[in-house]
Amino acid sequence: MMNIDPQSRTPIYEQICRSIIELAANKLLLPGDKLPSVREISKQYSINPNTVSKAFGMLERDGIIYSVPGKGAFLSEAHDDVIRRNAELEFDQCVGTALKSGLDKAKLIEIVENHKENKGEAT
Amino acid sequence: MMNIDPQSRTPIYEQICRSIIELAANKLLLPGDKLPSVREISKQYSINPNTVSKAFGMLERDGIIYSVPGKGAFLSEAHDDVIRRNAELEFDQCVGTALKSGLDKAKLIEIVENHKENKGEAT
DNA sequence: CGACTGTACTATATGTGTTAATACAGTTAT
DNA sequence: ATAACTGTATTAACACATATAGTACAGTCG
Repeated sequence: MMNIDPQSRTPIYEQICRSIIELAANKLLLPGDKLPSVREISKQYSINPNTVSKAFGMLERDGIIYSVPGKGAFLSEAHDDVIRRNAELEFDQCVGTALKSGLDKAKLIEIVENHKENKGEAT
Repeated sequence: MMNIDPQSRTPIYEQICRSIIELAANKLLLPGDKLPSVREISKQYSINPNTVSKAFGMLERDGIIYSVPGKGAFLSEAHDDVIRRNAELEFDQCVGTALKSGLDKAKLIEIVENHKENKGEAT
C-alpha cells in the first residue's frame, strides 16, 4: 500500500505523508475514508508509533486529514485543494531554482513534456 | 556577492554551492576565474572555514571547480555542462514529484510559463 | 469491561551541520 | 629564506533533527 524505505535520506515521517498524498491523488483514498491506525502502520512497516503520529500531526496541520482521538484519522473533504496548492507552490520553487541554475523556460517545458515515469525505479 | 542566510534550514555549505553556481550561470564567474579563498569567504560571511571547505570539496567532486593547494580554487572549464546536467536531473525529479501529487503536465507547463522572479523576496 | 483509537511525555541513540583550534604542505612575493 | 598566502586534514565539542523505546492518558466502540 505505502512505499516506505527506512534507508532513504528523506525522513520516514515525510515518506508517510507523501504516500498518503499519493493515495489521495490516485483516488485510492477518498474524502471521509478512514486511514490505517497509527499502530497498524507502525506494525506493518516496523516504524515507531511516534514517527507515524508525527506524520499524522503534519497532515492534520496541513488540513489534509482530520484526527479524532478514539476513532481514527480520516481523509479531509478539502484535501484536494490543499494538496494541489502545496504541489503547485513546491513546483514553482523548483522552477525558480532551475532558472537560477541557468536553464531557460523552453528547456523546462521540454523536460516536462519528455518526462517518463519509472525513471529511478527497478524493473 | 553571495547570498548566505545562516538562519535558513538549508545547510550553509549547500547555500555556498548554489551561490557559486548562480554566479557561474550569470557569467559573473568565468572558466578559469579564481574564487575567493576559503578564509576570505569565511571572514566575510562569518562562516567557519571548515564549512566553506566542505562546499569547495563538493563543487570539486562535481567537477564544477578545481582546487590547487597553495594557489586557490578556480572555475572549471566544463562547469557549464555539469551544472546544466545537474539542474536538468534535479528539475526532472521535481516533475516526477509534482505528477505523483496529482498535477498534470499541462498544469506544470502553465506554472513554468507564469513563473515570476522575486516571488519569495522582500521589496 | 476490553480492545481499540489518537495523543503526550521522557529518555536515549544516532546522524548531520557547524564551530573551534590546530596543523601540514604547497605557492607566491619580498 | 622568510612571511603571507593558498587548500586540506584532524580532533573535539555542541546543537539540532530523526527515530526508537517505553509508558501513560483520554476518548470510542462492541
